[in-house]
Amino acid sequence: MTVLKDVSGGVALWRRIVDAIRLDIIGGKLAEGDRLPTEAALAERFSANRHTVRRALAVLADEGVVGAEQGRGTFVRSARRLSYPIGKRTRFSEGLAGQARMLTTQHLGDRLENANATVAAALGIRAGSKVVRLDALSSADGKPISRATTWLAYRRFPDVAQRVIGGQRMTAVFASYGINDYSRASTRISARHADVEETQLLGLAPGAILLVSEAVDVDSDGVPISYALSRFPAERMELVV
Amino acid sequence: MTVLKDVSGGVALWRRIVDAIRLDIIGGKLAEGDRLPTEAALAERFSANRHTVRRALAVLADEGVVGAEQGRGTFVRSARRLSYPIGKRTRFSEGLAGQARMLTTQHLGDRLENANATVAAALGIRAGSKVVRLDALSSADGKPISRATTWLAYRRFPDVAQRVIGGQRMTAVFASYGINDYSRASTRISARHADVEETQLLGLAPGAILLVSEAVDVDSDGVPISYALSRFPAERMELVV
DNA sequence: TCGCATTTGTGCGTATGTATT
DNA sequence: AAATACATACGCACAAATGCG
Repeated sequence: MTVLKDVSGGVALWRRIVDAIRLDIIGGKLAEGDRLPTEAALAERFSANRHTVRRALAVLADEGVVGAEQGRGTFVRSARRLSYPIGKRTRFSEGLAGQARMLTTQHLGDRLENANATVAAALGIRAGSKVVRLDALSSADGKPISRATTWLAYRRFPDVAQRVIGGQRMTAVFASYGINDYSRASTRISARHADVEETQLLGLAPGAILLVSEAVDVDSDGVPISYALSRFPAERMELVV
Repeated sequence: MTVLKDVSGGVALWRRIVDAIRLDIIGGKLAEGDRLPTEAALAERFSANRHTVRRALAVLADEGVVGAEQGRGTFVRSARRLSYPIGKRTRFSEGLAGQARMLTTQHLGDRLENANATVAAALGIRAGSKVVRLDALSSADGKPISRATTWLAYRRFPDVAQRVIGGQRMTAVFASYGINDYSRASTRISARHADVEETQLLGLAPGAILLVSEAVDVDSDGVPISYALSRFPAERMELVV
């Protein structure tokens, strides 16, 4: 069992306890329905006061991860994380089908931009070229699971925004441009803390961790067609290669 | 440019500023050698006091990411992150070769365990079966980049610990058991905060983020041979599929 | 060499948040 | 519930180093 020492490094003890308990849950040490150790025991384990443990449990209870019952104890409510598959032929909605009852993608906005160095390199175009930027938020059963920004070359996909707003999936949008097949050329995965905007949009607690994936899709000739920067809440999603 | 609001969610403002600036650097907004905005400008941008910004910069300076020069400004010292490739034929040392001058792997310990549910499922054996557990720490140019725990079935690899201590790479160890080829069956990627032990071993600041990879390697017959749980500091590594 | 603006370095007082007892 | 200790964050002021005309 993990024990936290009194190394305060800018992260409050109650938050480190939140993270530690969440880790026990998603790591399988505590299964759905299990009873957590008593507050006194947790206080002992984390060398913290019971007040501090209670504050941590309150946060988890607020998220619906655990629930306290007077006189009985605190129980694990939901331990599930969604698995997002990554591979040559990754399709967002297909990959998650079966893991959630309802999958929705909300269009947040679109605009014309000049490609910065990163986007230009990914799409194989000149820096400063016109690109269409699409912003979207995806949810599974009402819970946000991904905040994605996608860039496409304006030259090849001038009115992609209209077609996306029409409610079509990217697969269908690409098909409408005559691209009947495409595949994943590369995926870079990193992790960082969520910023304020992401925290709000994804419905996370401040300090939450995001899995960040930068993906380049190419058409059947190997020409890059899109560069997508997706941010997944690490507490709700994992990526499977 | 990102702006942080005064939402203290258990994570100190100076630490959120550390993350934000580090993100600007590894995200390419600030290149090696660039001068950062003045402390006053950063304070304005983050709606923070200059002292608070200075504390954040002190952390980054301590890590060698930036360096301050009195009267001149604060400059980006090193912006490099290592890329760890993941694929069918992933080999740890090969993948990182060329990105660092010196790669070392230190054996931290080994012991006989009874497989828990996760390990047993990954290796395709019965829960409770004997497994050998190996713990290792890898560094690139003196900086720790990975903390890995590997489990192997005792039945098939009874004295694997001795062979590993002998300083051999896993590829060579497998070869000594007659396995001349193996490949990656699956990789699960998640992210979380480092615990205290990981923080110390990897030389991180408290609250640092880890990329966690769970990988199963199989022999040429598709039989699982090892289950590895690797933890990479997100600030120094990214994974590339 | 001088003066001056800019930028980092340092000190101190105060208010609030965190954690324990 | 209250008292205590410590970390966090702010505000103001001034010192020290740099670069420029």
